[in-house]
Amino acid sequence: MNNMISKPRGTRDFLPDEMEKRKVLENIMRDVAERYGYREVSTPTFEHLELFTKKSGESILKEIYHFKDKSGRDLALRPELTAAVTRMILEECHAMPRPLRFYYFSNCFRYERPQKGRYREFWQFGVELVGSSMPQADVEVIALAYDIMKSAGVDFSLHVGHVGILRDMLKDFKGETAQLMRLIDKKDHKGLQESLESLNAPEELIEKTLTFTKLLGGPEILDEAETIAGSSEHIDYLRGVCEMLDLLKLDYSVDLGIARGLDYYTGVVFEAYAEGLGAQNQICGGGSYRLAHLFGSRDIPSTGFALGFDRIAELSQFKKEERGLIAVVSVKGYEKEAIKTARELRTRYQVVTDVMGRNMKNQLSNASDIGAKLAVIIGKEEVEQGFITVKNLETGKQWKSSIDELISGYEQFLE
RNA sequence: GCCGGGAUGGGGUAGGGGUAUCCUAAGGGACUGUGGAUCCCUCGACCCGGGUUCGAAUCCCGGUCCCGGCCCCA
Repeated sequence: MNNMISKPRGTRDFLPDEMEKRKVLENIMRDVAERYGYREVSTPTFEHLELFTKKSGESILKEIYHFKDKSGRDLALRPELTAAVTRMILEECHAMPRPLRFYYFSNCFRYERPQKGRYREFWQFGVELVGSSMPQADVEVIALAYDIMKSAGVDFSLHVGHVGILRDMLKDFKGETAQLMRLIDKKDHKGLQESLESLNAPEELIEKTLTFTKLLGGPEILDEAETIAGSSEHIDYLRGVCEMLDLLKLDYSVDLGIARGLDYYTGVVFEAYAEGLGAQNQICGGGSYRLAHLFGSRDIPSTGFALGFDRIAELSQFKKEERGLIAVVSVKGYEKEAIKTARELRTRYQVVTDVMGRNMKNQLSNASDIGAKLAVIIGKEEVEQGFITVKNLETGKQWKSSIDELISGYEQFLE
């Protein structure tokens, strides 16, 4: 056993108990997204490597699973889905009425050091709302993320911000924006200050930037933001978004220090954090972005988010509903009647029969081990007299019955 | 890529240079038409490679994997 091949680093097996829980959660998320009118899409597990390097730069190469196929094409396992969905939309969805409302639930792959809440194969549930640059679009997507996380039974705090305001403040440092945004995203105020100093930023701007990125609270902090950054369409826009979020009674904080590192986020951005996950406490990230130009197309205003499905699954307490398993057990010599009976019962119930050649005693023992509610006993008497014995495995009571009677409902055998 | 802690039957563990412990799960029997209790039996382990040693699960070196953190986080 020692030389057995084990699963690759950072991957996981899911046993039935866990798989059932994940399935319940997955269906809840699908259900909420569909209530908002979103429809599921799926893209290939691997894409041309270029799709991802164009979007995120060559630096992601070290965190991506990439390979050459037999024809020498450079391919990569998808590290996320926004780029792939954007590619799909540009490639296939020209004629569809706008806006597009898509959701996805897919596995993604990143070559990173595994730790709590971080795996090399992980699942993301996400949505993209494509075609609108109205605040209503941001509000819809934020509310959808909120409702999904609520429905999943997770305690989280939602932070909403806007990257446009910061970008305007830092517009004199165009070449360094990405680097500065990264420091802001990390809440590395000291690093940010040093970085700005080394760029010879005016002292006043440094101070403003530091104060601004620390702004966190209710929508009223937008007034403060205006004092610091001056009035702007971005602040007005964010104020409008907040008004609608308040109208929908969402619980959130305005956080002007959200930067989301990447260049393609252009407007409202949001993140959600949960307790109990160690260092990886972010369970949701999203915002509005412009990505199409990277693929040589006219830009389409889009808003989306991705949820860390595995992290939410770890926090979630859901359990699959019991289906009421039935075991058909047989006396030696009556196995054939048992499998026939089982098949008929399967028109309505989840039913198992013995495939181990066990005696009846052990079949019953196994039936209670696997959690069966009822056992159906098939033997000489039953076959000759044309009935079935139904036994309640919790109470031990049993009845003479018929297949039809059992199929009509098993509540009658629950006392 | 970096730092720390780990790895003993399927799961959980004790031991820490010489015989590998216990619990549990699983399979069977006591009981060939009635389960859960009990008793008995069976199955099954020192992560991998090298070194030190008469002898290594134990000590040393290297690796792999796991856990936590750093970096990163599209």
